[in-house]
Amino acid sequence: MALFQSPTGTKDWLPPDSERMAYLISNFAAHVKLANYHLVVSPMFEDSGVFVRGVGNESEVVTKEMYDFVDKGGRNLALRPEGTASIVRAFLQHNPPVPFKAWYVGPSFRYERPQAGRYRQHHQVGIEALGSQDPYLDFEVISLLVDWFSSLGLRDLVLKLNSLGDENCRPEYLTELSFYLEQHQDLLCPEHGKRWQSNPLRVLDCKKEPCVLVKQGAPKIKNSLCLECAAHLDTLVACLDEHEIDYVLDDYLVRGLDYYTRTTFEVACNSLDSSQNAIGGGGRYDNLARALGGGDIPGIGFASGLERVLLACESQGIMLPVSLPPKIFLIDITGGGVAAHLSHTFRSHGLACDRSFDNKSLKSQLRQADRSGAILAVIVGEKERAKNLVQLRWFSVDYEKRFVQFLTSEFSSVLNLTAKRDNSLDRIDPESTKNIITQYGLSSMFPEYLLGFVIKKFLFYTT
RNA sequence: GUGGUCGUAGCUCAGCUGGUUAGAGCGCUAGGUUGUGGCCCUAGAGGCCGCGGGUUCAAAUCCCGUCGAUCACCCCA
Repeated sequence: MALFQSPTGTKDWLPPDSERMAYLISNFAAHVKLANYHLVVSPMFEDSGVFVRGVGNESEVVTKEMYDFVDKGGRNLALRPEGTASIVRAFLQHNPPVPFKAWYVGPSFRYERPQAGRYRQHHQVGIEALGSQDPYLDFEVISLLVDWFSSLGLRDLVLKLNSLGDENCRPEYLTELSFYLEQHQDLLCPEHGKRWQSNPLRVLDCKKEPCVLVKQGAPKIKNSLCLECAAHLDTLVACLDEHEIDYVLDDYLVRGLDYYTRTTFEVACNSLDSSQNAIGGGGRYDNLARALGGGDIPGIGFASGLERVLLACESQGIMLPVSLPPKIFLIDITGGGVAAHLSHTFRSHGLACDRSFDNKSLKSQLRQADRSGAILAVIVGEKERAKNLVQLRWFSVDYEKRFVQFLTSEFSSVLNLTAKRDNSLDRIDPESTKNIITQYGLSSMFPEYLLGFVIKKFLFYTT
């Protein structure tokens, strides 16, 4: 047992999982770039006020889950519990032209008990679009999320959609809801029986039997929406219909961040058995900028938890690509200097290769080469070094055959190209090189100065 | 913050109701005639049995605490 281990709720990402995560990130970046979103990197900690005023001092995320601390200068800071508030803070600080379309990736921190798909440090990708109230922007954001998931191959997803209204209609609804809850407070679950007043909407999110029964008769927000909010939702829904993006209208989709107005949405993955099956979620936050001291800057965005997306892919047998090992492994039994030289040269030509260290035995190095997944070992011993040759050893008969075929059929064109492209190789004349290769056997001994070029060309042809 | 389950080698796990120097498979390292991988054979390294306390002649084993993991609640990605 190591003296130290990663703190509760955090984990180390090692290959191959780390590579799957890297793949998800670059895949996501390419995806949102199609819609002209650009990367914003904001600090992982902010003035606590950014979250208290932004996310909401009533929300659980702020009241009991925030990693806050006082720094050496007496500042009240907090590790970011989510990404949106930071992006809006950055927007207000720099005042870029609108619409401002940003994507981000990075860790978020919440002090809570870890379980399947929930960590104290987790990683999100997300986008935020600021400066427009257009419902077609809602469509763009939601479709980007849904389409990204389907492009990964995920199935069994449910898009839940709701509108929470705005400052015109929500207060009325809340009054109505509170009135209803007050009448039924004795029937609520023990927790909400006393706490429903602080945030009546939260009761709608409760999954306990008593609350579920009560909320069935509760007034629904969709019946209270003002004309503008109703029209906004109608346009969005019609656009989703038109593009055959399936959704479920969910009157109880409230979400725990206080800044949401109008559109809220969430994508749940049914193949995840755990109760943490939301792999992405977001909504519109037309009042957030004002809460952070800015003007009336509307916005909408989503975040998606990478750990959960990876779990979802795993549960559906989706194999995300990991980077392959180099195809070439250098074996040097003269001490290691030749491998240093050859690997340096190979890499300068863009050829990936690996080698062993510590002057291991030939057998040991070959074993390492084979296990590494390489298809070719380039071997140099004293005999080879004396003649400036290397020995090629293919790990499969198939590759060896193809290489011989390649040399015989492509031989003259390879050498012509060599002479044109690289002046340092102009001493190669086709006839004498052919003699050398014939002399040593096509696929075993090989002149060192031809190696990089020919191998590169061969690998290009075979892949 | 509340509750259930579980902590033995890098990994997956044996170790019965307490009883000698704690085991297996996989992985790792090195050998199997002087320079050739994969299969096979041999050997080796690697464990304060999570940590601390208690019961006992004796604890990996029983009891308590603690830390960690895991699952659920709450909430969220």
